[in-house]
Amino acid sequence: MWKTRNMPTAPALCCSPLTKAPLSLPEAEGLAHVLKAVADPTRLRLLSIVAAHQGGEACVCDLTDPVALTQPTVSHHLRVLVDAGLLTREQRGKWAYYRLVDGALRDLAGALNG
Amino acid sequence: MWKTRNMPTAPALCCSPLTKAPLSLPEAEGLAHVLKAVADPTRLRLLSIVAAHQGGEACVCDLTDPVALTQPTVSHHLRVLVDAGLLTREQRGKWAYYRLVDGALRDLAGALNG
DNA sequence: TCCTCCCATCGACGGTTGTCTATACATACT
DNA sequence: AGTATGTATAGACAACCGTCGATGGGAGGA
Repeated sequence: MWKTRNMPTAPALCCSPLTKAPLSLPEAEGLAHVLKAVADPTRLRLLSIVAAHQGGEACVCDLTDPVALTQPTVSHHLRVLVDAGLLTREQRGKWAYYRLVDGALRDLAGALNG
Repeated sequence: MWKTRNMPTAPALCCSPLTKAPLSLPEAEGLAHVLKAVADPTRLRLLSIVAAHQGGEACVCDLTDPVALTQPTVSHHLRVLVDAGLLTREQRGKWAYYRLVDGALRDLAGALNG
């Protein structure tokens, strides 16, 4: 499971055919929560920048410039992504390094196309 | 704003590795637009209900009861899904039949996990 | 110790969204 | 023509969201 500081609120995401049987309300809410995190242009760009960045990780200072937003705004978006279980945060010295959670995007995609 | 019905505003969705190279702003906006349509519990349930319904299609009157919302609200959500290119709408007599766009969810999933 | 740098949180603001009621439109049936 | 039924649209409202500036807090370096 995920073992970052705060337990991500992301649900299991598993085993939802979506196209085979109607989703229950809790299932739909859980899936929508993760999708909401990704359904924003800035957060999509942050995900791709972090993934493509050297070493597969990036600190906030690496991200503010590419997305042309203020540091608090970037921090806010990163927090949303961490809460959704898509990113992990690791503090090293003064810097906070963000990294893609392995398989998270694959699981999300799998929940969509069944 | 966004165009009228039957003219999906959904972009190509194609060829975005997402994890390999940073997304451009227009790419991210296009993808986010489709994801926003799916990032809602009610719309997720509507998608799954339509897909699982007999014949792969359903009219509005089939949908209001399962999601426990008023008819205008359901109509609104269906319009969002049609605009995103995920559903098609076909009028037959008094009824409007909604159906999943073939491959739309698969393409969306593909845009996520690269 | 003091200062600088990196980052998170707070409070506020305008814009968007999900839902409702009321209404208009269109198609069938009598 | 008139009526009933299935949908879409309009308008309104509360809640949420993305963004900012200001502030606080921790980690290093002089």
